[in-house]
Amino acid sequence: MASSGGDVPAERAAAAANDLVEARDGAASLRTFLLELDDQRAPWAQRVVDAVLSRLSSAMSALDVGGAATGGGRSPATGSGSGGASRPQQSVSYSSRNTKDKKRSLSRRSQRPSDKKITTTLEDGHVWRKYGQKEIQNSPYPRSYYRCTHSSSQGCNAKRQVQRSEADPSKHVVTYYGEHTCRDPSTIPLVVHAAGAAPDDRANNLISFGHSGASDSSAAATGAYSSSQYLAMGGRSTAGDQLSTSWCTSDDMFSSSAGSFMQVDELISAVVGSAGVTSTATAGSAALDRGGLGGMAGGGGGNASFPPSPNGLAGFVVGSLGSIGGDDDDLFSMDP
DNA sequence: TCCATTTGACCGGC
DNA sequence: GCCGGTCAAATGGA
Repeated sequence: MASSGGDVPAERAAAAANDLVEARDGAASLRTFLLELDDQRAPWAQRVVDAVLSRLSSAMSALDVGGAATGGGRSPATGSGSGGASRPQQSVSYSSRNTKDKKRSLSRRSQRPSDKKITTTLEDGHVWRKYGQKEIQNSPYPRSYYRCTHSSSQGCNAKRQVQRSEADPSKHVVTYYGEHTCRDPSTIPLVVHAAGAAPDDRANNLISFGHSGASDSSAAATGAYSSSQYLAMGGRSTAGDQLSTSWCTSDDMFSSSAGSFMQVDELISAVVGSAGVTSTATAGSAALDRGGLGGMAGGGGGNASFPPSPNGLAGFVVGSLGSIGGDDDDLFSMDP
């Protein structure tokens, strides 16, 4: 719309918009790639890419790029106002849910997966809520359906389907739909394993920060880490304090180059270039194997109490992890 | 009491 | 008509 005013020809505006769409798709692909890496640093890189995606979506939204809506690239919560309350999606009428008039999403199978990965763990840095499970025709294993925990509170429409791999039952096929539009730190229960680190005092460090009690408990439930192993960020040391403080102090975690973020392509090349280390496989799989894969958010209780995202850079905040290592063992060097 | 999971039923696409 | 995706009441745990 509003032909971007000024002298930008509609033609070029359209091209730019198209570029944005492609950039977003590329970032999404990159994210998929990172998810498949099974590398301890992949979650962080993934977060960075998520932030890129978020930025792109925001830009697309600001420019009224139609593609922004495809993956739910922006916050529907702002759309209709009541998006968050109790019934997140479903644009169709719910007039008489009482009887047999239940309505369902109009476009169920038309939704294209944005990601697909085979993984040993269901931990992907987001907090999911299971909303269904279904026996699938050709598979001996049921398929579980998850949506982002913040689907209702923030209108985040990210979903995923999890099904145990037939070929290797110890692994799961995770298919993602939509993108996370939520920006809450609690959706970033990043757990960085220092598995590859030297066997000194850092060896057992599990750095976790910025997630809610729900993620906390879920991670604990999956055995991903123990509370005694927290290395709280921002100088706080109690697990409970992490919730709100870590994000406020996260800027401190940036190295000297904190002020200058990478360009997208630099970032992508950095991410790709630095990925490729093995390990990870967060220890959650045992718990996850329980029955219908419902172990993810098994904690229950205690979520929705996180503070609002401090700023729009929530995703980028995790970039501070790049300086955690501090030395040559760095995850990423933000320095050019 | 709150919240997540379970589970049966409903609905729509193919 | 079948099958898969989703809803929502019931249930259980913290």
